[in-house]
Amino acid sequence: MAENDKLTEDRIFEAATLVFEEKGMAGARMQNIADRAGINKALLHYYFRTKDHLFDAVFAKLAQKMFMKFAPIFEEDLSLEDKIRFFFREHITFLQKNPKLPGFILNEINHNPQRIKKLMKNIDFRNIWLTILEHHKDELHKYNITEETIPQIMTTIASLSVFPFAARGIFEVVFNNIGVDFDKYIEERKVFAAEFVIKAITK
Amino acid sequence: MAENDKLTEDRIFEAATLVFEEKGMAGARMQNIADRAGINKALLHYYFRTKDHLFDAVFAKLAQKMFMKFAPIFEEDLSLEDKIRFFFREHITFLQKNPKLPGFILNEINHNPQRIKKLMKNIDFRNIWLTILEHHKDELHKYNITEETIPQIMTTIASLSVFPFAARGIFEVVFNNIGVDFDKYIEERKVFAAEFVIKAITK
DNA sequence: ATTAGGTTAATCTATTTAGTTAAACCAACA
DNA sequence: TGTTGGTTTAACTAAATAGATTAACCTAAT
Repeated sequence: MAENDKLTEDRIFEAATLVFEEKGMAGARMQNIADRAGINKALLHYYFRTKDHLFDAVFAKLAQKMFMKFAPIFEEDLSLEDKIRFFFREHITFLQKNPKLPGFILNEINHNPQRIKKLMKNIDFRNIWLTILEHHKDELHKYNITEETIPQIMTTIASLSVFPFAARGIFEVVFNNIGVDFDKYIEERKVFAAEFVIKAITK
Repeated sequence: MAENDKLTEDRIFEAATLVFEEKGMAGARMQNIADRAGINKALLHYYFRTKDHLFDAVFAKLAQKMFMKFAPIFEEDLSLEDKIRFFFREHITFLQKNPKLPGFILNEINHNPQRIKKLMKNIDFRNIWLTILEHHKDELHKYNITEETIPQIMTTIASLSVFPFAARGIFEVVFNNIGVDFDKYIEERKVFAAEFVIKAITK
């Protein structure tokens, strides 16, 4: 039954996602994944032969999910400022729904750097930001942006969006101490980060 | 021999630091730590009874090392702008010497949140930033800073300094693609991040 | 010279874990 | 009705690993 197949495979996949996100590759247990999927270990290995197979599948999907969220910004037909606003709004909203993604991906990349190299080998980043430059060349003179600062600005934008989720465990301890709610902080960050960046790059 | 003792214990500690930073608690092996320390497993357990003991010791020390680097900024007698410059210069320089620290700490906190809660239970963050506010109250009207935006600004500063190291594995793939050198990028970031933040908070 | 304590070597135990196997079960279906 | 294939059960293997043990070794202090 192809449909039944898909159901079980998906349930395994979802269970594996939860466990891997929570414990990481090294800390995850196949038995734990089987339990969460409501099946037994034998069936788990029937669908995904090895732990590595399963992990690779989960990691590839989640990494794509994460990085694909950076893509739409290159397609939208907006002013540079609105693109920045658009990005923070969309990306942080996405991370609100997938709060464990950043920590998981960073962790696994730090423990196994070539996994990400394989996944990103295809992408031509040089071409991507040449496209952006071209697309916004008319308005660029309005901003404090040079070719040299572009990597700084791009990574700054990524940092502001992703880091609070990766460091959530620390932030929450501090916030708890000074009476700040993490969820509210995140909600406010969508606008704060955008305006912060725009202010910083405006001449 | 108390001195000899210290030597061996330190060698174990350094080896454990390397292995834990690289593999994480779950992925680390006692045999590996013993090998790197140039001793055998028996002696390893002679000094630190269990893996947990050893890990707790290493984690506590590294976490303190990390967070203590945030402290001096509250003591220096500088203008707010110079404090921001001072912080990025000092903190990023520190991370250049300990590049794996952020990834390690974030990873372990995400896998075991209450470890950090125990460690930071003592610190009174509310009092700390009340002190800052008091200390700079005369110049604060020059900036776009309200009580409400302080958490946003503080976490922004932390993000800009720490995230590039936590996400180094990803950054390097992208940089490699567009001909940017990570070390040079980091060196430039000390000044870029400071001026970026100052520009953003200036009215 | 004797002793105490750091150190090694080698072996052993107990546990956890990934992965396998084989027989039986059961629902759909042709 | 009989076959197919997803599924379970339960037992198993093989390897990895944390930790303990014991006897012997070596060196510095008493």
